[in-house]
Amino acid sequence: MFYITTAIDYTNGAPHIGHAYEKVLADVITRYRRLAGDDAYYLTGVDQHGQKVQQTAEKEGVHPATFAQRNTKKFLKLWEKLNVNYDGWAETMDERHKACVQKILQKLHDEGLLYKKAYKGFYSIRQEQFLTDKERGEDGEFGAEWGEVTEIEEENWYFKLSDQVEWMRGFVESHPDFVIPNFRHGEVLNAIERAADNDLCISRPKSRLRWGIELPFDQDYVTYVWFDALINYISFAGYLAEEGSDLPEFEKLWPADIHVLGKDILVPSHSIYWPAMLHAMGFTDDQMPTLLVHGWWNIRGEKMSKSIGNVVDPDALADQFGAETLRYYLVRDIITGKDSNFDADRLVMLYNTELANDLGNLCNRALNMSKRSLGGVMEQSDFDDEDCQTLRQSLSDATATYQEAMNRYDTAAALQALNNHVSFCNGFAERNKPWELAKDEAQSARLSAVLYHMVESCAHISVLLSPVTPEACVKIQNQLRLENLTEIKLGNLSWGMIPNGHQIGKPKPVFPRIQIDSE
RNA sequence: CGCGGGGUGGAGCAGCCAGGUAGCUCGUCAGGCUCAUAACCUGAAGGUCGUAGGUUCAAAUCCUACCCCCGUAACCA
Repeated sequence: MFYITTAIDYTNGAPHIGHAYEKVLADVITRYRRLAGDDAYYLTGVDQHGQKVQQTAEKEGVHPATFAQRNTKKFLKLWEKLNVNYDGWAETMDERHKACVQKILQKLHDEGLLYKKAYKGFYSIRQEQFLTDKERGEDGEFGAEWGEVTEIEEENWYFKLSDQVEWMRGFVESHPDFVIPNFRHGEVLNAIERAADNDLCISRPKSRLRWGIELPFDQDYVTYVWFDALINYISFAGYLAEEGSDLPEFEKLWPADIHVLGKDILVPSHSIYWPAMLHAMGFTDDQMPTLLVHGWWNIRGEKMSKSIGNVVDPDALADQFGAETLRYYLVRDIITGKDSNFDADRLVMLYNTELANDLGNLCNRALNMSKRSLGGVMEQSDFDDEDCQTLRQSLSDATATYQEAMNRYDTAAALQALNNHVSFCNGFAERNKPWELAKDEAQSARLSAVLYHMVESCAHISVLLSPVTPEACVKIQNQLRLENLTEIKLGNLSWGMIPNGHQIGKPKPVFPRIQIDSE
């Protein structure tokens, strides 16, 4: 079973384009794995606890649960709109999750891996954290970004992270594929050294934070983010689940084939704390997940942020250009792992050229000519020549490149490979001029072959592209009257999907051009 | 400061890990075609691959130094 998760989104606001990217990327990967013949399970969800949710809820005069649920709905609505097809939905308020977290905490406590300690220091209320001298500015004072800073002393619970450091170092050094892409690897190794000194504070006193999961062995505290949010990856996979819960069977899912997450939460949380937690719980090296770390969508070279006011709303974009246009753009115009600039003009450009002009037009012209000159009856004619052979080679090359790229999550390269073949087909049409062949009775065998090659290519592309634009691909398959392609696996995709004598349907543009208003 | 990412024809990017004639998309210019969504095809112009050294028969790619841009406080993938 291919088990894939995303980071869970914090329910303190509305989703933005980065949230959408991560979920669409994971959705595309999931659909691809199924196409490749794997069973797949896709878990995503929301992180609902914590100080910010509590504060904002108080400000609005509602219960934190009410507030969190309200924002949760925004995410749910967006995933539905974008056709993000998850199998499991993780909400940290869920009682099953709470029970799992508490069992884990109790177990670690019983084994002596947690301890309580008093700490005196300067605390930033806004940041929910104690500050060290590193946070002091050049003048020795804490900057305005920390808000109100007060010196307090309080007791908290700690996880013996330092016990795990040696194992961590060995694990990461011996597992270069733990983090994808590999250029992040050194960053993780550095971070381990930096993390070596301090244990991990995992609690907050209820006097400061009530909105969380209570420590089972100390009712005065709730657990803080790490032992709550991160655990969703296993709690919702059925780890330590009660009899009769409708969660999956943990043994079938774990370890996660990939956790999809943004570069900002790689260190320390996902690459240090999470494996350390798992190892402390008794998970072995073989039971560690792999991290797929994606980059950010910037806006004109600047980081997207609410204060600059350049936040891109995926909901509005989907309404304006269509959900599948947005899906295509999000996995096409960024190299998985790197940053990219979000640009609505490029979104329109890529859609218009690659989907409308190239693929859409290819389908349309191929079907139209077949309808017009062959009555829509596709024949596997005896005619063959070098150009036809080259087309078949082009398709098989494109398919191989596509698979190789998708297997390493490089969606941009995979889509480029498909587009290469589409361009080849358009050139093939220009060279063979089926519209002229149709005028000459003596060329009928060649005409059938030329059109068959073009239409068969459309059929293959409709399968290969389906993880990205599933609905449009079904439309193509419907026009081809090849509804069985919807269920096909990659292993069964071979030349000749169109049976001899097959009657195709009526062509209709699947990717209508987006008209840009000239200003 | 430290840490991380990046500097490749007008724009946006790939190539760098495993050195061997500089590649893709858009844009521009010139042709062609008319089956098709004013779509398609062909050709051309345009780059000292941030700078300076080094290693090598050979460097965008490896090494060293330096310059520049972005992130590294909040919202936040």
